[in-house]
Amino acid sequence: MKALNKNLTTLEEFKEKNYGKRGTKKRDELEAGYENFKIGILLHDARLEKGLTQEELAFKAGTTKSYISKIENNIKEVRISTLQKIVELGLGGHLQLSIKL
Amino acid sequence: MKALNKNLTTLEEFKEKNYGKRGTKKRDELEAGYENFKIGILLHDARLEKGLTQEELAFKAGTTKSYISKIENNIKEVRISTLQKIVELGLGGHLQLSIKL
DNA sequence: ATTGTTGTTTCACTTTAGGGAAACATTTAT
DNA sequence: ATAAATGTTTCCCTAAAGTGAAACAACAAT
Repeated sequence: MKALNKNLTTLEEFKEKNYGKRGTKKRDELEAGYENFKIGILLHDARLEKGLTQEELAFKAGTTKSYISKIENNIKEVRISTLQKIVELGLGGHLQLSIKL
Repeated sequence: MKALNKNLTTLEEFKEKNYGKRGTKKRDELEAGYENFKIGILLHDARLEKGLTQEELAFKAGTTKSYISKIENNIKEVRISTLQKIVELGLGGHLQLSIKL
């Protein structure tokens, strides 16, 4: 019982359809391309710092918890604009990037 | 006449097939997703700072000048690992990214 | 004014991110 | 113990990145 940690009225509705029926097996394959930055950990830490669950973050960023999970576990490569969207909309923060020569 | 600015023996060979025959018209369409970071400018400036042409950068990074051009002009969204690869292999630098909460 | 250099755009094809729904696994309350 | 809550993994589809070759534009050099 009890709602989620925070103030989630709309989330409830959002959630009540996230359990159903099907599937299991191997693993996507993955690789996470090149030198696989630790983007997953970066996002994971930031999320915890804000005290959010994957589902809450997904809701705010307009995506799903399964997708967030994939990013945090480096199963999916992520586009810069996508990560930026998640950080801004979902965490209320902003992504900083620079090239060091 | 004259070679490129720098020391490009192999590049010459690489280049000598970059002009041929065909095509023209509109523009990809673009949009560059969300809040379109100024990744293009970031890369553009870094490239000039290293005194490289798009072709030289492309060669080092293992891609083509047309692709570099698209990134610099924000015509294509770029994946984090891709930008990272270009920065590291092509510019000998490294991409830094962080989340500010 | 012709050629070489650099950069932009188009066409076109392949791979993968983006995205969701559901099943499953695990941890946490009660 | 068992039922929520939270996270992971699978399946699967579509849109867009990734990629190259070629044509084109613009400027610089001779």
